[in-house]
Amino acid sequence: MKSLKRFVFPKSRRLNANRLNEVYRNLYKAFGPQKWWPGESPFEIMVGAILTQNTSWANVEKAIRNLKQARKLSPPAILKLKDRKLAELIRPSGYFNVKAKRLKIFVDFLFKKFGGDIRLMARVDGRALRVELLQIPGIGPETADSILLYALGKPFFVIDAYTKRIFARHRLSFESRPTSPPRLVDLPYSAWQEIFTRHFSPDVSLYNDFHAQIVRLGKTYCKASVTLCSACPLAKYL
DNA sequence: TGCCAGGCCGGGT
DNA sequence: ACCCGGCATGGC
Repeated sequence: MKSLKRFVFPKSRRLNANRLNEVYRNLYKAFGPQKWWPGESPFEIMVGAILTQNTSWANVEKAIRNLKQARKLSPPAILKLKDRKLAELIRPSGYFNVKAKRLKIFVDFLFKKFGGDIRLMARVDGRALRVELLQIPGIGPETADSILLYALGKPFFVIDAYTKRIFARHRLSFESRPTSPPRLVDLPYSAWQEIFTRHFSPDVSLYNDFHAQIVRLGKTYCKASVTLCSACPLAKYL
């Protein structure tokens, strides 16, 4: 998040449980329930989580459509596919060579660990599973948490570019006390995540919809190059 | 036309 | 511990 570094907090507003609840209520009231993740099965969600790395969802949809049409959207099918062929199918999602490898490595993990059975994977303790996911090349914190939350229903809050940008632009920070000179806010993933977990008890439904609302807001009102304030449900915080 | 999108990795300081 | 270039398509 290079762009974030331009946003310095002169005086940040302390985020607490009340403020976070307030933000969520504003988003929910504006957009209604988001019904995430947009995918029909846990495995499709996992694939989507990898394919959407730094990529617009519209492009990922094309790639997933290709996989479905080729009857390749399953762990065994991807396991058998050549990297070359898989890359071809997911071409629209961008970085297709990298992502083809990542998908294969992830599916290898599924078979080695769970015989390719997602239901077995879902039984594992979330924290232990997160550690294992993060050891897989190509799975970083956001992808891991997306898989845990949206595919497996485990309470891990997902932080993404929109989350950082939206909260930074609205000067909703979580510095414990103001610093002088003001700090840059490109804090590590874990620090951003901590704020949500510190103020909310683990709640899969809330974590699910809150992150979805953030993305919804980001796509409409908080793109990297432009912030639209008219009709933005969080405009009052600016 | 150029910038951006629901990151992550590896090499360099 | 940070910082950066690379990875690549499709939409506006």
